[in-house]
Amino acid sequence: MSVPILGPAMAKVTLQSIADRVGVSRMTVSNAFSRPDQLSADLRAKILAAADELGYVGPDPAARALARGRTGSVGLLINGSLSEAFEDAVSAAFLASVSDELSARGLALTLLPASSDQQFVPARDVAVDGVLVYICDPTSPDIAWLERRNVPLVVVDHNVREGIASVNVDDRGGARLAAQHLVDLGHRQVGIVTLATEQDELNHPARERMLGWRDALDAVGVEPSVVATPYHPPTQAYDAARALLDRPDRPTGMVCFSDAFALATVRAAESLGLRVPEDLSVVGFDDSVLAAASRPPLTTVRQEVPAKGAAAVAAIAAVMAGGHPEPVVLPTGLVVRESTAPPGPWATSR
Amino acid sequence: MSVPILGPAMAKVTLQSIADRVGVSRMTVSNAFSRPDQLSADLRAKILAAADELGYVGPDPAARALARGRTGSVGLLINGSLSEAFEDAVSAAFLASVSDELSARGLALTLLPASSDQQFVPARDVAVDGVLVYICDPTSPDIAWLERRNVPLVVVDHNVREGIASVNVDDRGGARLAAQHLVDLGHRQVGIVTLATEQDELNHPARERMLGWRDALDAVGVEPSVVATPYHPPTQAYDAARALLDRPDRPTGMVCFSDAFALATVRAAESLGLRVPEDLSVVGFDDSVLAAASRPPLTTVRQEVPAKGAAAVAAIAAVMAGGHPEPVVLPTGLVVRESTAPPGPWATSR
DNA sequence: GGGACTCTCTTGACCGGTACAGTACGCCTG
DNA sequence: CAGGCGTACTGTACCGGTCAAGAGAGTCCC
Repeated sequence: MSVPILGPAMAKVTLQSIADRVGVSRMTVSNAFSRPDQLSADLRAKILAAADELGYVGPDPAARALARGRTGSVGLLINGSLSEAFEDAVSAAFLASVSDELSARGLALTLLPASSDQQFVPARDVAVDGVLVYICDPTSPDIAWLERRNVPLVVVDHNVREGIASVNVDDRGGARLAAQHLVDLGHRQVGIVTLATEQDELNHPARERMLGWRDALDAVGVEPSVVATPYHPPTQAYDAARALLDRPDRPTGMVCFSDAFALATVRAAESLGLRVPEDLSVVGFDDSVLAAASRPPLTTVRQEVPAKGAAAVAAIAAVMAGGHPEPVVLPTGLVVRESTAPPGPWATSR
Repeated sequence: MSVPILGPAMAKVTLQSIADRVGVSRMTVSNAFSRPDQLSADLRAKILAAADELGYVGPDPAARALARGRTGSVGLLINGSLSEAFEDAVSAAFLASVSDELSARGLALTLLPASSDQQFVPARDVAVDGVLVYICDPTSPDIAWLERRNVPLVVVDHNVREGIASVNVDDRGGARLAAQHLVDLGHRQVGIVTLATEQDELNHPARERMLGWRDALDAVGVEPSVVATPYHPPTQAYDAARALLDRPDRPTGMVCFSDAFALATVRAAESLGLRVPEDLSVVGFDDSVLAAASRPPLTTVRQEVPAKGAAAVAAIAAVMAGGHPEPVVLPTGLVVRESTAPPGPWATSR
């Protein structure tokens, strides 16, 4: 590549300038870049040489996006602070998987923050070919914008409505496994540390997991003690778990919304002099990197986050291609490690 | 908002259709959406109502991008797998900070993966208003594309060349503090666990930190034992550190490229029956979340990652506005925790 | 009462490409 | 040698907006 003379007032180089220079039509120059099979190799070489000489880099992406009707980028809508999404191990892994899968398909990833003011609404104002909706309150105005825009949409970890493609994990089944595991071990006093959101019914995973836990507990007539805390700050889960454990009728087993919550619960137990799993069994959710690395290693519910990313990308690609993919529900499974055991002999039985 | 009748073959709604409907010029409709001060409130209301009725969502982002010459999105170029960027605590925190800062300025963030094939080169083919270059080999072809495109550019954690805006951390100064800390404690046998890249001289932080460590060690005539391992897989750092420590003349103090490497070093020491800090002092880098939470809490070099993100966004905004911001170098500082102590009495002195 | 000003809205050009339907020409075929 | 076909390139319309300058009607002020 030659280095073009970049004068400060240099006229912009477009297809037309190159066409003029070479003496062909603008369309032929366009083809030289975008559809090489449409012209002879000789002429193409000549055109590319002239383009290089003039300092032309390639078709302008914005113009191409308008003309072609697609941008080459897929949006990811995230409600709330983006930084939370990056800092949480599970969502970070999901983002990682999505970005890798997209780039394998020649697509970039545009992060669409929730709209803050009325002026600029990313979900309405940023050009993308499709959008993955992740960690979102389904009543979010941004989703409404996307729908009105008629943008291909895939919802992850939620079911906004029949007719919108979705990718989910079998939260309920996984939670059921977690609670059943405690039941099978003999626990009859069970605590739950779950996620609190502004409006609980809006959080799909939280609701589903609660249903799953209760599925197993109801079957044996166990009424759990439940605490719910927000994701941030992390100390809240610790405090909530501690309050639950600092009672004479404390649970002998706990199921938790996430591995992070489970770890907070383990710490809370330790602070009360309780040993895990001898005095308290704890089950997490997600099987994130935390779970295997913690001490003790956590029994947890595994979800395949990279598979979720791949499924989400496959689904959005299908919708962008005009299809209507069936809802995807990925399996979950119990991973038994060392944070669970039968209840100690001292446990009061009902 | 009314629900428009979405026939399958519905003609696309544009400014023109609304203009026809209301009986005004297309430009007036454009102004109704983009420059409300340019028309009377009455007419504007009438136009918006008609638009709503027709199911018009707002100006098409791609067309607007072409006409206005800006897209409302800033790119982030990352060499290598995007998933690494998400999974590493420090870079994830940086991304989080960048995305938050951008969204506060009404900008979306587009992740530009390194080009894999010749067909699609994100750095050349995705429309963005500016690009932050992060974790990149400066010889990357993608950077060359960006430069040829004449896109506003800010390089983070590197210095590509005079004339390109950059945001850096005082890696050398921080590393000097780390090594000086060990020297001050009395250590004279020092090991270094640093990052190995394909071509070492291309990794700016690794090179700068090495210079910093040597600054302090050279001053007292200490020749360190150095091992270098790639970032992935994590076990490599562990193995390398273990090899260094499993020798009679093992170091009494170690400085490490990152907190993750420092933790691997601590684990390696433990596996050899060495206590930290009694038998081995370890200093990390970054002061990531790992550092304070680990056992023992790590002495490390603090860098303000959120400030780095904010500085990067401020810089790219300045460049996009036509400015030429001065290179930014953010300070680093030593954080002394519990992984360092004077060398044990048995330590062989040279 | 007339010139300057303001407020509204319109006009025409332009942003930089791509799609699609031609056209021109050489070559094969029967 | 007419007819058919593939290759190589061109012409025109269009993608859906925004910008900058202009035009017409009130309003203000001396």
